[in-house]
Amino acid sequence: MRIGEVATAAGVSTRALRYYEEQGLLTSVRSASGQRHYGEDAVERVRWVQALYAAGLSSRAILGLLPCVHTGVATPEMIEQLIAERERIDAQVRELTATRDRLDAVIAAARGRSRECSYAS
Amino acid sequence: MRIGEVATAAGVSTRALRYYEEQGLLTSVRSASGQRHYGEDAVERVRWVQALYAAGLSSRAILGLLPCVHTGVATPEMIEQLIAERERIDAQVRELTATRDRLDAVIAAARGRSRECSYAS
DNA sequence: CTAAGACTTGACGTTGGCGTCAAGGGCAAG
DNA sequence: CTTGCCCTTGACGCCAACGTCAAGTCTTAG
Repeated sequence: MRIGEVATAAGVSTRALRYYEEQGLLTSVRSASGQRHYGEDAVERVRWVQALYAAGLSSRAILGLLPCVHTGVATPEMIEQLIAERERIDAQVRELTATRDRLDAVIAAARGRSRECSYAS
Repeated sequence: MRIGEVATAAGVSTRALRYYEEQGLLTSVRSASGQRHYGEDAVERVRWVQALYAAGLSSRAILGLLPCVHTGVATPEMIEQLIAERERIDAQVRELTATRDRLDAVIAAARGRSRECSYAS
């Protein structure tokens, strides 16, 4: 697969893929003319990168985690790191859930008010 | 309350509070010498701002939502906006939860591998 | 009174994950 | 051959939420 194909399949820009390679998150084999070629697993890898970015991890953090995510092989420190990031994400989920629930309360209250208004008028 | 007190109580920097004021998210009363003074509700307001920032909203979006969050009064369009943001946050929660679960699977797999290793040695 | 801390405005610096030209090279179809 | 699309490197732009001086003012405890 060439870069455009991977980009389309993963739903990102080619610029992003080159950036990932620059950060060491993605590797490619070059043809004689210098064009990048990727294996099938590249798409899944990119999806992992996107998911971890969305979870607030930096390139460096992802760089440390991707090998064991992809190969399943991990040193004890890598497992520690995995668990730490998992905990951060879990904390984030709890925070966002709480915020969502508070928003729900606000929405309910606002609706109540607007109903009062329509009764009053 | 003066700015430092609010900052400490809300767990943010004074710089952040001045920035919020600049963005219209927070108001203060000035003393004769120009110093800012805040009411008690400022702390809660700042906490709302922090929560909404953490949920990925921009200053502009927060600016549009804070009035009805704080006063409980909302036009139908504001309620629409509240619901839209609530949905975005909910989607985010679902994504992060999925990522967390995938990470759990990776951790479990890696632990299995390391147990195999310790058995082998 | 005075020293130390808290406050003011102003303005530039930072960071990351790309977007976006710019200027050129490669390759299958007609 | 050439047209048109995909690819390359390089480099600057961007945006938001502050951090971080700088240089001066206010306030308050002793």
